[in-house]
Amino acid sequence: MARKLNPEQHEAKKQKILAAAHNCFLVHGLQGASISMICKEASMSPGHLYHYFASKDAIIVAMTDEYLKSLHANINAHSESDDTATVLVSELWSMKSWTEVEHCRITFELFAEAARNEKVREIMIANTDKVRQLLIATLRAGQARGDVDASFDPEHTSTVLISLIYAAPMIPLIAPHSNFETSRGLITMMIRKFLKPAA
Amino acid sequence: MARKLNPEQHEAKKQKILAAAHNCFLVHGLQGASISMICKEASMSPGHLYHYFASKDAIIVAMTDEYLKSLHANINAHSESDDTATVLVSELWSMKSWTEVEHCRITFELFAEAARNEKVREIMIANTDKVRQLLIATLRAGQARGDVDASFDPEHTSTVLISLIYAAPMIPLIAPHSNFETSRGLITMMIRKFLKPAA
Amino acid sequence: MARKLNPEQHEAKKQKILAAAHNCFLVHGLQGASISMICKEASMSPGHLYHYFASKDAIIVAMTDEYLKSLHANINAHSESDDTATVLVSELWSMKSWTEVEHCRITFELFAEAARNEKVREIMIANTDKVRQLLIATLRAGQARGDVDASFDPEHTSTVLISLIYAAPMIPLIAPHSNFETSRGLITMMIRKFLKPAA
Amino acid sequence: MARKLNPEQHEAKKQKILAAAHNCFLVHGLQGASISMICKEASMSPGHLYHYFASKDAIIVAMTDEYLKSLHANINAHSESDDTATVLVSELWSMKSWTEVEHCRITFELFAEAARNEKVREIMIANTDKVRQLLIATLRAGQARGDVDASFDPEHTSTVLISLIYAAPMIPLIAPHSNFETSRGLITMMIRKFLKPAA
DNA sequence: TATGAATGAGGGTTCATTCAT
DNA sequence: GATGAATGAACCCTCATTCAT
Repeated sequence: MARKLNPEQHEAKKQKILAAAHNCFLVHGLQGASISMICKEASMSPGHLYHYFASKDAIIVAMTDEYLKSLHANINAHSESDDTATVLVSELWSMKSWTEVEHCRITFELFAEAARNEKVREIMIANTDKVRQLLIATLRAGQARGDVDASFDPEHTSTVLISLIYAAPMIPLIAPHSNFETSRGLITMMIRKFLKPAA
Repeated sequence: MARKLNPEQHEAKKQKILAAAHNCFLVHGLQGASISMICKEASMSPGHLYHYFASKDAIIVAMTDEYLKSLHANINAHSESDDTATVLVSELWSMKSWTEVEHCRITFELFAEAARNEKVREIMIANTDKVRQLLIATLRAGQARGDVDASFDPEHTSTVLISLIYAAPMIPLIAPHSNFETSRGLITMMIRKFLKPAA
Repeated sequence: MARKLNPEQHEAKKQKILAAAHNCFLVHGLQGASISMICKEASMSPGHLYHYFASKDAIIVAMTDEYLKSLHANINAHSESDDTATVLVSELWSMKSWTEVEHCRITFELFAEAARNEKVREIMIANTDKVRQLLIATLRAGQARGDVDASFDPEHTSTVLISLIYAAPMIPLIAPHSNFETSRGLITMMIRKFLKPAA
Repeated sequence: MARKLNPEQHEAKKQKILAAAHNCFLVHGLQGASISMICKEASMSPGHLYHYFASKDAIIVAMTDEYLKSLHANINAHSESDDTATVLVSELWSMKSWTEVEHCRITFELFAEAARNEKVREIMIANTDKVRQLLIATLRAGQARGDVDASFDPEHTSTVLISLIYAAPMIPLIAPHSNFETSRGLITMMIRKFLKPAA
């Protein structure tokens, strides 16, 4: 009697829920957004939603993974031989204004949640790790080429650089009149000057 | 005889509540921490707590202001003639380990909240502004002395530098095995190399 | 297969809540009756009750409308050609004792609430208006027939007469030993003598 | 050590509280008005208020008595030889508009409360009784003079007439555009025609 | 007299989740 | 697969009242 379920359609529904969840979480916070909110946003009944995710926490976890994957897609598209700074700020250079940066504010929710939710933390670590491995490779290549200060430990350097990128969405919140392009230029220049070998 | 109002004791109670709130918010999040939780932490009944603060939101707002003031105390203790990098990382250098950085994670909650709560945003802006004004002054002094790249706009540069500092507590969350001192050293060096006039 | 929405069952639940609410409000007052009380009376959890009504206020408003409709059913069953006094006291003559009048005491709650709650006031006005229109018609017909004093303004007369009917449940409260039938007879006679054209 | 308390000042404070309570109850209802509200209105701390009244219920009871005494003062000022209708509507004729009737709306609260609070009911009965005794005397005198229908039982007639007066504040609530003077004239005429002996 | 600190039960309401259909 | 009825614990907040000063 049990009908064979269509895996593609199943996956599509899950994506719809995760997209709705991202929107709601962005506006109301991870704890402020309710399941019924997400249901409305996804045009779905709560009973049905629980068919796809076992709990709200499972939605948060899945959404975190999904979001970080998409966020890092720009970076991961690069190769090890590319310049570290270019790789790192590639996401930033794909945007045109602070408005486009706004959806990244969900990372504040995620860092706050990561501090107390082990699963979320693990997902952040795992996703960051992929980026870190790429950056470490570009740093090593840069050091080999003499473009990057040879005294830097690639492990630590890559981590600090990543935190710098995650910090960018803070700028319009602490200084609402900051110019987007100027700020982006400064961040990029900061990274470049930092990496350059001492004269 | 009517009992005299004791403003000191009143203020002490408010501080006690704010400290309890900070702890709870840090562990459970701004929305995850409940009033009854804060009451237990502050050894106080809910009715009494509302004698001091009109709402949970008022507690969040007051706690934000209080926390940022204390966080920036190290920075604001400096004078305009001090070196920008030294001023900026002074808070970081007053700590000894990632464990001591942990209470700063509340800033993730605050940035998330600032994105949707106007009062919190205004308080973050106002508190950051004080720091920014000092940094701008140190940058200008540095430029006058020739220590700081003259092409930098002090307004934007100070903002980007502050965001960099706020990002530090992310490091142990995305790379749990990072060494505290190494990371701190890298951040400090990054700022110094960035500010130095091009050769 | 998705379960069909059953509007009848939904409506039945709402009626059950309104009936429970009327009982509770009658005994404890509009503000004295709590949602949890009404839930117990209606054998329903609070979460579920809020599935049917958005707020306690919405329950009060719906209950007011429901109650006034049922209260005026007797009156509205009459036709324009009927005698005004007969129409007006028809509700009263359907009862047998002060005990049966007791459920009308909810009108005291409603008048008190109407004085400060615009929605309740509007509902009372709207429901009274239906009765008033009928009474106005019977008065005009009576004046045409010469049964009713031609000098009376039907608008004002009908309103004063309605207030008189609403006042009846006060009688056992201010004079607990009043005889029900005697009082009812006096009210009816008062109306008849009042309406009769001057000799 | 105990200072002799000044009974006049003590009574003045109680009156101040009762006046504040009347205002609050009128606006927010007996249960909707809080002690702290009344304290603010009376410029008094809760601890002090409880020095004068043992409980909120005691305030309600005392306020009921106070209010009804003042409300009936007009009526009780008359003598037994006065015309019943004139006595009854004397309060109404001391007012100029519906606005002045508004403070009488507290009677709706009181009737609602009387239905469930024995003390309040007793006070309403006792206060009404005084008025009733006077009306009964005027009715008997009228019957003796031949001005009043001899078939009426003065006990019941007086009670019904009093309920009619209490009903007047309902009029602007159920028909907001009613003219005050016209309504008052109709009420007065209704009573006169009712009492007059049949031709 | 007079204050305002302090309580804790209970107010209306929302929530994540389960279940019958 | 899909619905919305149903739960009850927990949410923020207010209340009448008491107590130390």
